[in-house]
Amino acid sequence: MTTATSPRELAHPARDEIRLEGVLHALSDPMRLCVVRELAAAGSEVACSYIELPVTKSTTTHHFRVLRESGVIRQTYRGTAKMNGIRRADLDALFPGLLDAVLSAAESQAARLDTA
Amino acid sequence: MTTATSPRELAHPARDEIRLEGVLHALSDPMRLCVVRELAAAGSEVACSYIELPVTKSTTTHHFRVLRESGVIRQTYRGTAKMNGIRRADLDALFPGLLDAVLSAAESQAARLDTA
DNA sequence: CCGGTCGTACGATAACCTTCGTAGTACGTC
DNA sequence: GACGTACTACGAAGGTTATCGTACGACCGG
Repeated sequence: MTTATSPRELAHPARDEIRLEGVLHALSDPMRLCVVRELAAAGSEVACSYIELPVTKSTTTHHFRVLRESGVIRQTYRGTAKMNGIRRADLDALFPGLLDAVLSAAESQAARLDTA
Repeated sequence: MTTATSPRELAHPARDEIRLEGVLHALSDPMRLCVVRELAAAGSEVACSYIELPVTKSTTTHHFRVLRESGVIRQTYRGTAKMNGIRRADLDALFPGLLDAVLSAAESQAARLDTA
């Protein structure tokens, strides 16, 4: 018996509700940019715990929520895990080239800072 | 006679000091995104007062400073005016395609929201 | 049913960000 | 030199954000 409300469905913005400013803000945090890079590298959907961040679990939950509510990722429950995937189709349709530009920029900057 | 310190030169980050997160954060504010769009549309350098924002002058100064310190724009004094221009060469070299993707995304979103 | 794992909710805190108003500095013009 | 314009500096209020700790709910395996 659950406590009457068990919201097993997560709220996502529709495609036409996604705002450029919100996406840019979501990606402007180092933690979240790291998450998006790993999700893009993984290609398919991965669990929250798959991505290790140097923060506590509650903070991780917070960042995933910001990414979901800004429309960058889609989250679905699968058993005890929560799977995360980039909304590439929506983002590419709304902002062509933006996600790829950010991802390659992040990669080249990471390489630049590593070998510095 | 100035009061001993007259910083007529403004501090700008060097090209290799520009961080992707900082640029994304600078562009994630509606006011600043508006400024960048107008600067890009103008092409050449324009004065601060050329761009009208629905905020006071001190707030405008603040936003221009954020844009400058993140490396998005370059500011130079010219007499009583301060000229502003996008650092397109630096941004394109560091993050190829990013600025254009953001600008076209902002334009298409503005069109989408206008005709809604 | 019990335990373990995964993730959430809530409260708290400290830092940050946006905005403003006021006062002040630099520059060109008269 | 005096005045007006353009922008800045500083301080403050208000809201938002990032982070944590603790306690809790959902699910799977024995």
